[in-house]
Amino acid sequence: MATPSEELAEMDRVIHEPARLALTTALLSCDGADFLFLQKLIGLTKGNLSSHLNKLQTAGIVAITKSGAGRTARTWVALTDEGRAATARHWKRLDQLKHLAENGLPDQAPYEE
Amino acid sequence: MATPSEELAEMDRVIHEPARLALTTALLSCDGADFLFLQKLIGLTKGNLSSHLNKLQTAGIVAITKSGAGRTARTWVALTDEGRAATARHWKRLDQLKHLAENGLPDQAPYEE
DNA sequence: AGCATAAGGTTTGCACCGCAGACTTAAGGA
DNA sequence: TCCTTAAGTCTGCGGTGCAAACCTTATGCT
Repeated sequence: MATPSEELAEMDRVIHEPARLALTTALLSCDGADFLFLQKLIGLTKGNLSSHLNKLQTAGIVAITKSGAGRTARTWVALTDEGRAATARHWKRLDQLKHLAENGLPDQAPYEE
Repeated sequence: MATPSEELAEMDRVIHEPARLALTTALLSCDGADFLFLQKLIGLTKGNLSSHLNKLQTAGIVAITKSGAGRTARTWVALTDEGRAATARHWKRLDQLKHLAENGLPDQAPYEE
């Protein structure tokens, strides 16, 4: 049985951060989304969203495609295959952690050597 | 239907942080636990655990009881009623967010005014 | 008794992070 | 041409997590 510490060690903080968890989770249900769509959906400022997307892109979780420029610019965001897998994995870990609580700990407190 | 942004706004970051999520979730399944027990369980340094517990205590999520001193010191940690409720609430929000992805978004990308 | 040792926690210092808001770029209308 | 406005990017700052140094006090040893 995995201990919480093992779950923790494997927890992807890039994905776990609330805004990014919402982003990746939202993208899980579609092929991709527009910058503005995501902004309205998640409720972030443009600056914030941009920085979160950069972080996700750097981590290889999303792919970003730009078209147009100036007033016609459009930024399209989609999960990479890796990102889709990582997001699913993250939810799986969260579920496992939750089940630990539901099913009780293997060796209850207080701690004995 | 709640949008991800509403879920986000309500997401308790004190609880969401991985180490503290593991702590509160572990405590959910028992009446309380020993400092050392939690340390081994979650795999944190003493300093870190102490600081996380302080944050949780300040937020009214856990109650901390100390007995002994020096070498015989023991620190007992338990969720407060509020903390138990808050942790349960947090898991509920995470579930709601996850279901958004499973069931698809209400208005899929791209965004139109 | 006196001193060394070690267990149990706390505090500190630092590097990183998320956020809001200022700034930049460039298309289109008058 | 000049002004407006959409679409992103960049910057500064307050807050956060982490490891490691530090403090406090019981117990073992002589």
